[in-house]
Amino acid sequence: MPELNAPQAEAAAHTDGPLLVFAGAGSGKTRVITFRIANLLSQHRVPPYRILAVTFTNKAAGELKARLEHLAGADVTRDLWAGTFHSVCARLLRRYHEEAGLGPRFVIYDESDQKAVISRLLKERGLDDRRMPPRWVLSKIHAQKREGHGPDDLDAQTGFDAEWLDLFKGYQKALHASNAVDFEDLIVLAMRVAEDPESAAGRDLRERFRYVLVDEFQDTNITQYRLVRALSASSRNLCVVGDDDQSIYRWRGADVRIIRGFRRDFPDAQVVKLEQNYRSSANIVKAALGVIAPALEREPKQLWTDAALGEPVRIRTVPTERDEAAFIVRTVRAELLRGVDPKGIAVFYRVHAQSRVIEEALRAENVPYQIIGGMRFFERAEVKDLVAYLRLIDNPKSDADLLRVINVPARGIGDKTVDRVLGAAAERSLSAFEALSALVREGALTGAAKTKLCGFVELMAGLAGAAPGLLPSELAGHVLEATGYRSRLREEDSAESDARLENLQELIGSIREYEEGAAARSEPPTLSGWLERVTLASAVDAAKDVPSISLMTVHAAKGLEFTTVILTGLEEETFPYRGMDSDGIDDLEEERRLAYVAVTRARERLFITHAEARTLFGRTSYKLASRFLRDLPDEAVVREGVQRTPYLSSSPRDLDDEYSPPPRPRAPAWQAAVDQARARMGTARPGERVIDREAFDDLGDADAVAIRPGDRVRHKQFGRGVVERVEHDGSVTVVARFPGHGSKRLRAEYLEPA
DNA sequence: TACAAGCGCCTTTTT
DNA sequence: GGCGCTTGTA
Repeated sequence: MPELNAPQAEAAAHTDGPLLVFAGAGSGKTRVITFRIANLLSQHRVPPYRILAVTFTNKAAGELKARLEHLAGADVTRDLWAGTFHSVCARLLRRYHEEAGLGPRFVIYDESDQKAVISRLLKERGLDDRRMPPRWVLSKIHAQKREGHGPDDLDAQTGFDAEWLDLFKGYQKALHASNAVDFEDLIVLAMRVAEDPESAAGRDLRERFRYVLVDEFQDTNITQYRLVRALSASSRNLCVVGDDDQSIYRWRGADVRIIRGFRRDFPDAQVVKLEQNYRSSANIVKAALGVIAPALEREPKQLWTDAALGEPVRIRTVPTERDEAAFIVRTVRAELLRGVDPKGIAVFYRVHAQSRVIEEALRAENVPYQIIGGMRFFERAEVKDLVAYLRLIDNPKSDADLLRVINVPARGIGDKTVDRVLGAAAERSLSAFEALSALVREGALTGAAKTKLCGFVELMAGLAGAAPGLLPSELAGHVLEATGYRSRLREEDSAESDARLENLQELIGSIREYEEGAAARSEPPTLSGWLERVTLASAVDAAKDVPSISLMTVHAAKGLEFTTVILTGLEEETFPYRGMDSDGIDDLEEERRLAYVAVTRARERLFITHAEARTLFGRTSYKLASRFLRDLPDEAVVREGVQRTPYLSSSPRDLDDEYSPPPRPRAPAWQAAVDQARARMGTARPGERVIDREAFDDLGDADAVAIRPGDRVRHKQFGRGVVERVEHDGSVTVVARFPGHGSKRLRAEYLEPA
């Protein structure tokens, strides 16, 4: 490992009292943290279990440990506390669950579980979920919880909607009854225990760590800050590292003012600034400085480099997002050709929705890629079903999980029966499963409902009985057998059911991976342990170590670096993004910092694209260049123009269309294109795809020749497929096979040629 | 009960 | 443009 420079060494070696490190982008922050911990361990003989390092992703924690292993040895780093706020809190709460009012095997509800809880509450109260959208209710709840407020604190205050407040109360009650917590609870509950002046647990927590380090401190929220202050209360050895220019999580409660105000809270804090960038070429650093310079409020600091100029930043203007995708493919190809490791190449976008077109282009050209984030795997129905069974075995009180699986696979327990169970649960203040068991025990049921529910209770009892003797992965397999889930899918025997079985197999594989990892750490593998890891995994944590380029949002790119970065969609409204309610200056400031983060990820080459027209969320609009492009200094960039007239690309035929329009005249033609596009959109009925439908109808009129076995088609839901059979009986019915969905009988008008 | 179609919804960023 | 819920049908 290379030597540290003077400020880095100072930050690493400083041991006693509060320490604030302003770490500019690419200034070797990770090295500083690593050295600091190594120093504490070896020079100051601090036991590893008395050091807490809060990182931004679990992957970062893993890498930190891996590096320390080289410096200090494996047995030392094993006991180090390193992880994200959420995973550290989960771990602490497993120990102090009683003080936090939780059972030992509490589960963590993710966003969809939370939404299900709210939806149920709305239904119970007879509230309209359009007037009270669960998303909105939840975001308000979370905002309050991040400030450290519970529903009871808000009671006295006016200004809170009574219905919402009642939902907040109901939500907390429901989570508690389910022995479940959400992401905010993890922080807040740990914070409350740690701040409690009376309890032994509180004292214990405040004494537990002699050194606390927090990375990416600019993205800390109030409760997280209170937590680390409490945890370092007795030692006062709190070291925070961050960069206010890279604060990009305001929307999730992070408050830049915390890092900016740290010196006020800790007047004796030592402050170190790391300002030399070791990561990027001088041109990239210049570009980054150009982007961040107009920011209104900054901690004074000057990022500099003595690296060579390197290649200029290339700004490419393209007509549409498809041309952008084509440019990305060409650029990636060229980079690979010049020998860049695919792992060193990344494509960034502001919102996930931009990835689809890029993916299609890469796939068509056989360029291997992986998408970071999106988390699609764990959102699949069959995966969620199995996870729900496992969570229910682990924690039978979890109503959200019970409701998910009580009739999956279908076992004749209908909505009415479920409502009765829920009613009984509400009446007796029990969880749904407890109420269900009670009803069965008391013989309060009759007829079909009785046998079905008894069967379900017995099934779950059997699974719970088997659980202790099995590894989590074995239990998962057993669940699939005992519930009939697997045999049901086998019987179905379609391409779709095969795909589901494969997904379930992959899930079991992921549990095995966890078990192996646990064995390597000589920990016992537990169901709770795996479930927790799955729920708290970050987008980056899920990245595979494979030779492929990476696609991700700029948020996901935080803390990473790449040889070559292609930053896309630099248009007003796209980046800076403008949502429905964002118009405040604070939002714009955060977008600017986000752009700064994006630019500073690149080591050697940075390409920036800007499309003149973009179709996003099914809507085409014409775009002005992003204001951030204007802020890039001319001497560090080259701007490359557009060759083609923008056109409205709404037909798949455009993909292989060799159409090349005449060179672009100036304003009038541009205006004509805009008008034409608007007129076209204006006359189309909602959801109607003018060009495709006409093309297909024409074929339909020609009848028999229109569509034949072997033709490639596209269906709204099933995607691309191949026609197997065509039936003409008044209307045209097509049997087509869709990879992942099997053979489907569909009416021809719902297919498009592909 | 299962499947297909229709409809309305949303569309930032994430632990 | 896609998803999930609801509706309609066999």
